[in-house]
Formats: sequence, C-alpha cells, structure tokens
Amino acid sequence: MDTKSEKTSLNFIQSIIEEDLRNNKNDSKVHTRFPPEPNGYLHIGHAKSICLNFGIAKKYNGLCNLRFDDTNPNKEDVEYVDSIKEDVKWLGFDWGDRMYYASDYFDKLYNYAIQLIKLGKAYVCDLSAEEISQYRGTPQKPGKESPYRNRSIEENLDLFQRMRAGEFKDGTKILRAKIDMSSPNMHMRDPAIYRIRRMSHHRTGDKWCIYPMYDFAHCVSDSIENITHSICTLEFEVHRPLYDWFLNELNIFHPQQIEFARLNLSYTVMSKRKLMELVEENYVSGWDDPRMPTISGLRRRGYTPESIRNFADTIGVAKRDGIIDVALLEHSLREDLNKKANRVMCVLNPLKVIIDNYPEGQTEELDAVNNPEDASKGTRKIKFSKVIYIERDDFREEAPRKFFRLKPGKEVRLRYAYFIKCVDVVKDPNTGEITELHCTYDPESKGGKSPDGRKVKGTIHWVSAEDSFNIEVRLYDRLFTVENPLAQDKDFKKYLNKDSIKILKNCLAESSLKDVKAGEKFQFERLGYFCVDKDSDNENIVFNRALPLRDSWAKIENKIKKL
RNA sequence: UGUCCGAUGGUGUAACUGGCAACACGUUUGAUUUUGGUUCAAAAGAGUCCAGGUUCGAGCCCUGGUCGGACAACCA
Repeated sequence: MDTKSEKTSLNFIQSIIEEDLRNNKNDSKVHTRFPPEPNGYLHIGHAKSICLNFGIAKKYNGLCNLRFDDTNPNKEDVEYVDSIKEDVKWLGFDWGDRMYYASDYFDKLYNYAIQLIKLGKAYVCDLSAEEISQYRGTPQKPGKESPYRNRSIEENLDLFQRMRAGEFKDGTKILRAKIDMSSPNMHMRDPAIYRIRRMSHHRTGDKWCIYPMYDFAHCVSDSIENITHSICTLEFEVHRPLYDWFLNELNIFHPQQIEFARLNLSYTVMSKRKLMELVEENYVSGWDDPRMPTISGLRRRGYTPESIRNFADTIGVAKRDGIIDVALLEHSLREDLNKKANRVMCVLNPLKVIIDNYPEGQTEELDAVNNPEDASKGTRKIKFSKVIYIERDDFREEAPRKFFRLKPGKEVRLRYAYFIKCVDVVKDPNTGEITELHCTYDPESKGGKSPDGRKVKGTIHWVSAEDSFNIEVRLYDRLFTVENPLAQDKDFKKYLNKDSIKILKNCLAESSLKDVKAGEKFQFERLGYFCVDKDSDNENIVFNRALPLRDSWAKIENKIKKL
C-alpha cells in the first residue's frame, strides 16, 4: 500500500520547478502569483490559471499572491476587483495577507525608471503615437531610431521629472527603453515604459499623471514580490526577452517567466473583450448570466468549485493550444453533483392525470430517498392523491416499441408510488391537444412493487395536485451554435444560439422545495441538475438547469427517427 | 518575406535518462437498476505532421520541409 503511489506525471511547468528545486535555485522556494487586470470578470480560462498558480504553490509548499495588474486607469474599476476577489475565494483559494496591486509599486516603479535613465537605457521621446508606430517598422522591416533617442541623461531626467510633475499634455511625451530598433522582436524596438495620462486611478486617485506600461510594471512587480515562477499565457512568449531585459538592466531579483496555452472551450468565446461585448450589447443579461463562461456565470448556473477545480486538473497544462470539449466540463459537474445533490421530483411540462379508481379526497404519504449515492441524506415523505401531474414527454399515444413510459392501455410505475395504467386520453376538441389522462392504479403496488412480481419497464416521476406548487425553470443550451465561433471570421456573434435560453413558467415542484435558498442545488429526478437562481422571491422560485442528466433514451429515439 | 512557439485516437493530456503508445472525456455493446441517472464489464478508435539520418531499437535525438498559432496599443 505504501509504494503504490499513483504515477503522477508532471506537467512541463512542474518539471521545470522540480529541476529548479534540485538545483536549489531560489533557495528551493516556490512563489507564484495570479495577476489579473481588474477590467472585467474572471472566466473559466482564468480558473485554469488560478488552479495552476495556487495549485503549484500548494504542491511545492510555496505561496501564491493575488496581484491586481492595475496600470491602466482607463479600463479598470473597483467593481472588477471585488468580483475577482470573490471568484478566487469561491474557487477555494486563499492568498492570505498577500493581496497586492501593481499600483502599490508606483513609487518604486518610478524610481526604477529613473535608474534606467541614469543607466542610459531609457529616454524621453517626443514623437506622436502615430510617428512612433511608423518608426517602429514591421516584423519584416527594421524600424528606425527616434530623433530624440540620444538626449543626454540629464535632459532625460529633467524631462521625465517634468512629465511626472504634469508639465506636458497627455500623449506629447513618453518614456522609452533604449534597446534596438532593428530587433526582429517588435517588443524590443524601444518599447514604451511610461505614458502621460491625466486620469484618476481607482486606488491612487490623482496622485499620478504618468502610468507605467505592462511590460515594465509586470516584471518589476514580480521581482518586488520575489516571485520565483511567473506563469502566464502563450501570447506573452514574445515579451519574455523584454521581461528579462528590464530585470537584467536593473539588476534586481529575476523571476522566470513560463508560458502555457490558454484554455479554449468549445461552443463559447473566452476573451474578456468579447464577453464584454455580449454583456454590453445585451446578448446576455450580465457577466453572471448562466450561459456565460465566467466564473460568476458558472456559479449561478449551478457549477461547484470542486467541479471546476477537478476540470482544471483533468485538462492539464501544455504549450499547444486547442479547444477543450465542453462535455469534459459538464462531466466534472455531473460527477460532483451526482454525489452531492439531493433528488426531488418536479414536472417541467405538466400533463394532468386522474386516477379514476383512487378514492376522492384521499391522500397518503410515501417514502422517497433523498440521495441514492449517500444514505446519510435519509428519506422524505411525498404526498400522493387522485390527481397528479406527469411530464408531457412521458406519455405517447403512439409509441415506438422501445418507449418504456406511459401509453394507452399500458402500465408504468410512478416513482415511489403505484403502478398505473392509462385507460383514456382526453383532448381539446379544437386543437387536438391532450388535456388530461385517465388512469387506474393497482392498490397492491404501493411503493412501486407488485406482490405478483409483475414487471414494469418504465418508472416516471410525478407530483400530486395536492402537494405541489408552481415554479419557474430556465433551461440553458450552449451560447453558440458552432464549436469555434472564431474559426471562420471575426463576426462571432452571428453564431449565437437563439435558443440558448428557454423559460418555463408553469412547472410544478414537490412541496419540499418551498423553502429553498439561492444557490441550492438539486437533481430533479430523470431531468437534470438544477440550481436556485438569485431571481427567486417568495412569490416565484426560479431554478436554473445547470445540466440535463445523460439521456440514453434521446439517443435511442434519434436512432429510431433516422430509420 | 522576419522572430518566437507548437504538432501524439474525435477532444484534451501522458509515455521518467531512446525500450510493446497510456489515461480521461466522448462513442458503441452488454449487465445491474423503482432515475432510460449512477455503477459495473467490454469494444472500437492513433502507430505519434512529412522526408531523411543516428541507433539493435526513435513519439522522444539530428537535418530539412509542411501545417498551425503568436508578435507591428502611449492595452494587459
């Protein structure tokens, strides 16, 4: 039992870390960070990064900081920092007392910039944004040097201080690193370090009118926090030479940047910009719309932190980018909720059933199991009566042989109750729609077993007219109709699924559900997993369907249809 | 006509210093079942982008291609 340790294969980041540990690099310490920009809500892709960074810290007895990369007051807002904190916490991670902001380091950053100037490695440039862009060249063509590139250190120092003092208009001057305008790497062609931006910052207010750029702020912040492994996504790979350059020139602690492939999920989009577009143009109700791949959306939909963490574990980490099948995410939720969610009976599309031979006015209580996967959850009583409702889908006038549910003249089991047989079908004379069914029940079959050992293939769920109440149920489907909405062209919104939400107002739930609270999750027997939505009030309880149950009948039926 | 990165069943990830390509999801089949759920058992499905080379032996190493992605904000 001792040496049976499961063969853990390391991902490439863990391999790097273990190699570093073997070499006693960084005094054998591991310190990571999760560095979101507070300019939007976190999504499942961030969850991957959070699980990675906090997970690695935990695995190697290290620490992981939460750091807001808030160097652009133009886009950032406290609303977002609050939601980010909530989401990280909800996912189950703890940054302890190490919550930082890049803006905490504005003074230090400023001084490092001055140091760079003194080293002759940075200069103030008067070129306009357009000119800079022209001077930069293209990936194929080298750029040319700015006419301001060779200002003296004294002049640069003076100018930079005056930039800070607010002597120049926005956009008229910029501090640039002096590297190499002919570098094959565009990021090395004298990148911007500081820009003038008269805008109040959500934390530093109006203290600054110059703000540092990402490339400068990020590596220095990592260094200040003694981050050993600075893990980020692939698009920053080209930035790494610059990351290293700043740290080398400044000669300060040098974290190692490691890039991995960001998460893509099928049938959705995963960039803050595009999600923001869906929110702002009202394609969804907000960042936490249950159809959104945001953490808050998934939470509202009914996802659990465990299922998301487990998902992150399963998908692994690598440098190749691809698209993960949502089915994998869904599987991890089903796996989790199957163990945890109590079962209840609800009818989404009710069809009235009258049990002709059941005594008028009589009711009786039956025992129902709360969770067959967990005996400690016990049982509850449900009430049976003469009039009940079943799912419209569970009755077919003309049914294929493999249809095990209710059909004329045939018997079916009502879960936990009785066998019933359909004796009559009543229809609306005008529309032909079935309005009610008449059935008879076998009093001997109470609890769902018949003493004569008669077998009934189908078991269906139901609620009694006596003891049920009206609920609203929202059914969700994938947000997009195609696996990769970005594959063909940029116009991803034309692949939006018009049927991604279906609202059912006339659903019936067993009365045990009367006192539920937002966020509670249940399995509606035979239907799926459902979560109480925050839109619920005393008048109207709203359930979101997180996920339907796996449905092998649907597969059979599809096959029949094809024949 | 640049630099960097990547390429393993349908999808994602493995294969420790070269040694019978494995796991999960998905798919299919069967068993069990008072949820057409769960569970259990089994099967199909790649010979590792291509071409050479090194080697007794290559998914792993070397060379050259091909294909895909990233990079030209005073965004992060």
